[in-house]
Amino acid sequence: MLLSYLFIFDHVERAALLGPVGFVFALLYSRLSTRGWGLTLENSDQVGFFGTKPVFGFNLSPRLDHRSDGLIMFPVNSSAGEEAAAVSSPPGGEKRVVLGEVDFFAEKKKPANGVVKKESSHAEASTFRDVDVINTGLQLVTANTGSDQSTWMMLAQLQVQLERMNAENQRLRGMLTQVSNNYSALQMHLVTLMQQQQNSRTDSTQEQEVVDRKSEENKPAVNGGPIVPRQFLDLAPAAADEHSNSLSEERTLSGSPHNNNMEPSRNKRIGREESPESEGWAPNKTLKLNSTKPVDQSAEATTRKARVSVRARSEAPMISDGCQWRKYGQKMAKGNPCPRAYYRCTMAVGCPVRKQVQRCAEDRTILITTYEGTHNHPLPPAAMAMASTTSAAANMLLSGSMPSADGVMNPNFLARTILPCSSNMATISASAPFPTVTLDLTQTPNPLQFQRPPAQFQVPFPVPPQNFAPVPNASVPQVFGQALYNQSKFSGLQMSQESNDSAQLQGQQSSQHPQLHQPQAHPSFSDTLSAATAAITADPNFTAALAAAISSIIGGSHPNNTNQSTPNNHPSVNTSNSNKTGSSFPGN
DNA sequence: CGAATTTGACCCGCGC
DNA sequence: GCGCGGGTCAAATTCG
Repeated sequence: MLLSYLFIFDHVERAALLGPVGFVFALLYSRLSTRGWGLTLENSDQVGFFGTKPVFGFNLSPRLDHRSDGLIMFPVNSSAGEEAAAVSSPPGGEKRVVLGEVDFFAEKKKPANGVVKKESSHAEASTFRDVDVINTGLQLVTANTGSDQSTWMMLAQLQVQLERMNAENQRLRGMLTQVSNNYSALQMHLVTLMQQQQNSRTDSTQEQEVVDRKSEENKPAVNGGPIVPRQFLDLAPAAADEHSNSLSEERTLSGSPHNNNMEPSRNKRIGREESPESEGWAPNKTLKLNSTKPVDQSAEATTRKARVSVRARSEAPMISDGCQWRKYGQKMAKGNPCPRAYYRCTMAVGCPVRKQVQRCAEDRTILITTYEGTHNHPLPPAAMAMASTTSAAANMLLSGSMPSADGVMNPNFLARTILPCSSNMATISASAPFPTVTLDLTQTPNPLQFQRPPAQFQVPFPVPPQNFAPVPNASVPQVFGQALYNQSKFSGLQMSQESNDSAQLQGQQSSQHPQLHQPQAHPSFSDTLSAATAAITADPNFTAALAAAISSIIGGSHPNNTNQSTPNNHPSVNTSNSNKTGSSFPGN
């Protein structure tokens, strides 16, 4: 018991040095103090770091603190946020969590430096608590050395909590290990691909000006594409699918004279003249049509035509992923009353990337977006995350199939790689015409998985945006790994990088989530965070909340980012799809 | 008026 | 060979 106390006290003392976890401990004391040391079961759950709610705050980001004693210090803050909010705002409001999270780190770290400063109107109470936290902890050690029965009960409960925390720490450590392993695997894979690319470059440098299509097809499918476009693919260097998938397409992009090489395939389209658009990419059939090559190669080309499908709940006609798309077709797919819309990336002439958008027949709130190809142009930060994620997913699908003798990769491996903590959210469709990775944002993750997405929203907070953005100085592996890790990171990226649009964002958020509107010290992040976190806390189905957050963030911060085909870029919480997309909107 | 969308036609692969 | 379904094209239409 005494050891436990010392342990706790140690944490309280180290709170200032060890960061959020320490503050959580301190907060535990704060709660104990304010509630007269009575610990009910409910309180325990709230105080506990890893209950269903508090785990929102847990962060698996690189901000993990590795302690010398082996414990992993997660920057937990949600319970703390709850606590802080409970103090400063009336109970029952959903916003309490949001503000709590915001204010907690902003304020709790200050006492760590010995300075307690408050800037809000309700600062006084919180300030008092900040001080009280420490004092309470001190009193705990000194005043409870007696044999008071209630104290012993409390001690027992505390110990139970500590044990629970330890167990959770172990679990989280395991998760971290898994993430690290996945990251290492990805890094190795990236290195391998880069080496292959380099080799192919050296092989084909001489011939790059004149691309012989046949020789191209005879090369391994992972051979390198044009160098220049590849440079723009920074986040998708390992997108092996595009090496094969849009190989010819990319090559045409690097030089129009190459177009002739793929025309034979197009010539099969009798009576069709080459359109300007066709310069950028050839139909899917191109690879198959040139199948004078051996069967195995043809099969390989087909096999390598990976797609990444993203399922997300959204009432918006199309998920805003930061790219510009032009609709070029719409078809009624069999078995689905909702039409399937075909889009082509228009951010650069000849970008081979296409996507299909279709509503799920079973659940029309689910929007299925299938991506194919790799962008051959620089991507805005908003598009970077999604592009990298899909590319990485496709790459993992393809690379995962490579070492396998039977050509069948382990779905679990992929799932765990893409979503290290949620193996049930990434699936592979083996029956599809093309290998397809499905990133399912519609499934309700298990309680543990609940931890991650909100952590995404917290990431940008304590970290200056310029540091958070993975672009500037981040190495490719880092970005790559992070893209995989952050399956839905685009929302977080948005928050960190689109702060310039905070005003507009704030307006939108407040109008969409009026209940969230509170005075905040950090409008841009806070609003975004508020919307996201409140959505999460308000909606038991996290994925719906995630979709709302994504729509809110991306759509709101990209007024000019047009998915012109879908003018309704409003957040998904906006239930009005009454614009003209009603007729074209897949599913309407 | 230019750009984006719509929509019917066309092409292709595949199964029967 | 024929029909079906998926995918794409491009003229017509709509929109800003």
